[in-house]
Amino acid sequence: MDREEYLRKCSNMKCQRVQVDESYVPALQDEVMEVEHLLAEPRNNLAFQDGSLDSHTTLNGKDDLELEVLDGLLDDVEINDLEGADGFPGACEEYFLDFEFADNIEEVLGSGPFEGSLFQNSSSESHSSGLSRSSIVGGVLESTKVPTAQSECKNDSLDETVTYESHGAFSNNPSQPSKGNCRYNISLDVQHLQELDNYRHLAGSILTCKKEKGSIEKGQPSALREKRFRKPTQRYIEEFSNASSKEKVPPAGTKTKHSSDSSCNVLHIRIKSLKKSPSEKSSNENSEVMLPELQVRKARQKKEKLQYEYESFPSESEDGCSMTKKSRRKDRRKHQKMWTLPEVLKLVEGISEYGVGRWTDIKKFLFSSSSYRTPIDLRDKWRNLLRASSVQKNKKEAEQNDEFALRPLPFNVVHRVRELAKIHPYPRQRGSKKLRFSQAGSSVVADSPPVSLSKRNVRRKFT
DNA sequence: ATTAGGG
DNA sequence: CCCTAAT
Repeated sequence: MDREEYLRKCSNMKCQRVQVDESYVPALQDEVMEVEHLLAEPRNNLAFQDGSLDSHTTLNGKDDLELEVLDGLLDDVEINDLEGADGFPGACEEYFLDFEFADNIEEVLGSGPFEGSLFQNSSSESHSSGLSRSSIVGGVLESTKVPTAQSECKNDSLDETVTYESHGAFSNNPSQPSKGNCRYNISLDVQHLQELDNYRHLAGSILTCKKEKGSIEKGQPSALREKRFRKPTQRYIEEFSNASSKEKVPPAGTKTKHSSDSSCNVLHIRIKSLKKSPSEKSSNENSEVMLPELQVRKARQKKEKLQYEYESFPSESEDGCSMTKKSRRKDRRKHQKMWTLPEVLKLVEGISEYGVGRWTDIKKFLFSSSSYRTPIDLRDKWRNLLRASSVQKNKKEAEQNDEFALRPLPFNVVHRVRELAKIHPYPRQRGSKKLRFSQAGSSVVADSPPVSLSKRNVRRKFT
């Protein structure tokens, strides 16, 4: 009975693996290309980066252009760092993943071969020996679906670049039923990229376990069914996926109930560093960049307008650099790019040309060069502009002064904005709705309540 | 996939 | 900037 089942499952496994291998090839090519690209000019890049970085740190706040260029470079590196790790001999230690938790697993698996524990990992898990092995097993199981063949440990040509050592964690795999220690030697060659990838997947799977027990506040999509009620939050996913690897983390073990141990934490950190360490400097860099801006932002949101003036001096440059788009999105939040005056001008112009609401078009035509600034950003900016302009109008009426010096927005710009605002009142001109409720009798002035009616119709196409 | 709207 | 709902 058991035997039959077991055999059947084994055969299934085989099938899966074959399939997997097939589908894996094309996926790999991508990576290969990346790696190749990186191998093509590894030192060069690094050297440059190092040098410029250092010099930059001394210069500190210098100017935006430089920052951005550097940023782009860094991003580039960040993207590839995992594959291109060969350039960092010193980082070897970081790449050493020791699965400290594995001891437990070894025990469990040791006593009962996978027919017991691997396939029915729900049985004795209630004991949760420090670490719920079920989660790990689940993870591994999952990863078999993915381009994975953990049995790769017979890997022969050993470049001693990196060695993964695992005690049993990897061994609970059909083709490698024997537990015990298994040493994986991985060179970061293209040839061996596959292995690396495997580990990344594994890492991912295991990582999920950490998260599940570790940070309850945020969830993991895969674990939704279990005890996740709140959605993971885009941001978290993004961040996490960045930290661990480019790929999405394969769905975690579905059986995972609850695990509480610290070894997973360790693993998490390690893996994180695996991703980050090569570009360590970049993080420094980033923090440097983002701090001031955030501070400013937090200090005074109204000051946002003021920023135009600051930025508009050195500005005009950020349009030109297209740099790395790949990972742009991820850290967009980090250093929020303040809108520069030229940008605003462009935006206004674009709006007047393509109309309000055609954010995608505007982005495509006028902001195609700036990788940040999503259409949504444009819209938001426009919204803000409208608000700003209207506020200014009020201000003018009321006091017409510079009191808080928050009028960095050139008049002509304001003018244009207002003009456009007449045609397309974007965010319901403050008032109408709210006024109805609050009946604000104070200073709030409904700029043009009637205009908002024609809102949707106006959207003119071309001028 | 894009947009509107709210936070 | 981020997220969600609606389209």
